[in-house]
Amino acid sequence: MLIGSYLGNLGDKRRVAVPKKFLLELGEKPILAKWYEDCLILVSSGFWENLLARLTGGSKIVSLMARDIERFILGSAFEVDPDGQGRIVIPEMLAAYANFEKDLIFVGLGDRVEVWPKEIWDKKSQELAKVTKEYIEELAKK
Amino acid sequence: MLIGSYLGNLGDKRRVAVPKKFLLELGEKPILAKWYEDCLILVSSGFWENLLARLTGGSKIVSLMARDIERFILGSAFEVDPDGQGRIVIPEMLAAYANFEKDLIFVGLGDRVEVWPKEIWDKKSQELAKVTKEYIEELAKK
DNA sequence: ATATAAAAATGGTTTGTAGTGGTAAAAAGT
DNA sequence: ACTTTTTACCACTACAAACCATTTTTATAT
Repeated sequence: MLIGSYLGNLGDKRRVAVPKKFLLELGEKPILAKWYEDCLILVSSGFWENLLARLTGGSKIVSLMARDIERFILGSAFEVDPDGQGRIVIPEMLAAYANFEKDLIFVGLGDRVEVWPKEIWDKKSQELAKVTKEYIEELAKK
Repeated sequence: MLIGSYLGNLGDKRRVAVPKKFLLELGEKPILAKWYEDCLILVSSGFWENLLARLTGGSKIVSLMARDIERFILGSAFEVDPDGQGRIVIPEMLAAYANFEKDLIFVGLGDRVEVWPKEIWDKKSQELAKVTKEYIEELAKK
């Protein structure tokens, strides 16, 4: 199970070490792709196939929507290949999409790993904490 | 599997290098044709008939629409022949149809490759994130 | 607590190859 | 037959991926 969050930093050549904890579960040829809120996801090839099967399953190419979904998902997906030290190279296109600078964070979410720029993740998790706190306080009143 | 996107640029004689990642899978004599949304499509010769079958959805001669689709796609198909360096020449009619200038992008979509002018693709891919969001979030849950 | 060993992160160098430009030969058209 | 366009081939460049070597951390045992 992919859980926990770990820091990572992008070196000179958009190269970053995948946390060892994740590396094993992601298998030999993980897939790195665009995801929502401008982050990236990193999944095992198995999970990827599964996602694709459902994606292309019933849909035909005849509708614009079906074509656009395939364009978004498949067009942004890259097979990455960790080197001997467990590092991967982030394709330029994806690094630009997700605004990667230097400090990244890998967030395990069960079946997938999200990759965020650290500053953006920090802001987001603060918001999450705040929203969650308010919610709990609401609950406590009752 | 044909995934990811890669840049390419049209040289002096409408000549462009097909990304190496795609070249192998496309085989010896790929087919280049007009496609939806004013882009071009590049597929292996083996997959070509398969593609047409999916397009017309089996109802071949029956509907006017199916016939028109065949006329549009089939009527524009060219067999291209990558040179020793993996470059193909874009026929003038297709280059004009898809508004090719200099910067292109090859988008891998599993079994086929779409070719777009880069500027147009950039605009489109920004829209794609919004349009496909809800749909894919549903898929990801299961 | 300290030392040693093992594992992991980091940095750099080299080699292979993808991409580009150009030239010569062949084909097509005038 | 001559010009023009197309195709095939050759040579160079530059980037990127694989490899190697060093430093830093973690764990274990004395």
